[in-house]
Amino acid sequence: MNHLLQNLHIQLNEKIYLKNPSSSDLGNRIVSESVLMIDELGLEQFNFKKLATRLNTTESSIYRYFDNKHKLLIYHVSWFWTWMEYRLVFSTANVQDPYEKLRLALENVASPIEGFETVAGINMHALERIIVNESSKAFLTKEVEQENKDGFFRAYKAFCHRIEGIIKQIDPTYPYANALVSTTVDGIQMQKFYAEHLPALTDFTHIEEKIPQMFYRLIIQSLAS
Amino acid sequence: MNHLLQNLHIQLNEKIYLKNPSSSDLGNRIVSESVLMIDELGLEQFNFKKLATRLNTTESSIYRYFDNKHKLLIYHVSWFWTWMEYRLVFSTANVQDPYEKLRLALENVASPIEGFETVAGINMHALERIIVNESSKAFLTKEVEQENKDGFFRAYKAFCHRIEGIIKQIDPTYPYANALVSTTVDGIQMQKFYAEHLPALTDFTHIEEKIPQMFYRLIIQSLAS
DNA sequence: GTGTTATTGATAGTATTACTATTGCTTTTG
DNA sequence: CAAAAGCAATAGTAATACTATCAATAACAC
Repeated sequence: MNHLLQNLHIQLNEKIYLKNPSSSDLGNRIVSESVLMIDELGLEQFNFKKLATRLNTTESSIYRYFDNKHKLLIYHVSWFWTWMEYRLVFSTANVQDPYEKLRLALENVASPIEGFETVAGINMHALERIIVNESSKAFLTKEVEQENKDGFFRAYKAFCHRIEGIIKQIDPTYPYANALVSTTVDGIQMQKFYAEHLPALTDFTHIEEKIPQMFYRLIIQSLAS
Repeated sequence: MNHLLQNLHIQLNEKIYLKNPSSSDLGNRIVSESVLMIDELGLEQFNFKKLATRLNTTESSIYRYFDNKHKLLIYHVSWFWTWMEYRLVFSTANVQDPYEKLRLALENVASPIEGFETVAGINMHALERIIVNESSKAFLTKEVEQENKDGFFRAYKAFCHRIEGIIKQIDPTYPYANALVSTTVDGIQMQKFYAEHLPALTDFTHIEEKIPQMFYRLIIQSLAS
């Protein structure tokens, strides 16, 4: 099954890029190398000039693929959640019990890499850190509503919608399923960040299995059992 | 009591600024006007040149108070949570029941303005939106650990610590009190953002009273009652 | 094997941003 | 009245975030 997912080709909303990066060698290198650089430098210090130098190409060549680094971030975030949705669907396909499905889903959110170090040339550890550290900057902007209309956040919403489906299986009457899911998925990322950098705001010391456990209990105790 | 809080002078960590903005007229105008401008333009489009123009002053005059706009954001965020902590302490001072304390605390987080349109010249509605839209950018940086050592996030941690105290009153054995509090406080902000801009990720349509209710139930159902 | 197209490289240039430095005027304070 | 603090004015730099044009090459079609 790992093998199946490894070869999966992820197709994203075409408005995110100017030219599909998966259509050429340089495009693929832009995507995989920028993941490493954004992880290393942080989004603020990362720019297309530095990326061009590292790829032995020019700024203008990169601008042919992406309008700016914000769009490139949207690309990475969308790619990640699309991938996570595939992974979730595969790993829960044969699971009937919705409680077990939920448990698996939260484990996937907390530890998205397990068994997939690199996928399509992308370093998944670096990408995971980008999701934790940078992904909220993708939508915390003044352009969020226009970009939402353009479908830039479809992947994340689709992923959350899957988990909402599981929750509805457990308790179809719970009135705040969407809010509960987004709080949980965002919250797990945040706890990972705090565990690493601001320990006073969490009780976890590593990205350990206890994070999804805490959220699992939080959820099922809120649902009618 | 409102009157008391209105005249409160909030003293922040001195490392945040180069020169205390509350010590001069220009300093106060920098703080109050930048709240409006960051709210209007968003942090990305905001800069010291635009602020200088609006204040009929020069960029260099503003640079005497703050190193850069990131520090100014940290100032606003710290000021906000310091203010929120005072407000919390005052509004729960005479409340004995920890459940009622928690309920009040979450209401304050969800609706921080109620009765305080402007405090010390600051438009609290604009500042609240800054907290929702921009505050996570204050710590999602590569410098987070150094800035944490410098005490830049003390105000937020102190606020969370107060709520943690309430939770410990209700259930001293709950092992994830810190994580539960940060998840809740962050989560309430996020639900406000989603309600406004990404409705698919929430169930709330306005910043209504149901947001703190949802989190209140989430918490008490997780604690041993 | 010639013509066409896609892809990239090379070069150059602009507007804006994020600062820093210095000087001198004005207001406050001791 | 002198000293200090506060602010304005001016000038400048390095980096950023792009845009435009044209040449070179490789791939592919006929």
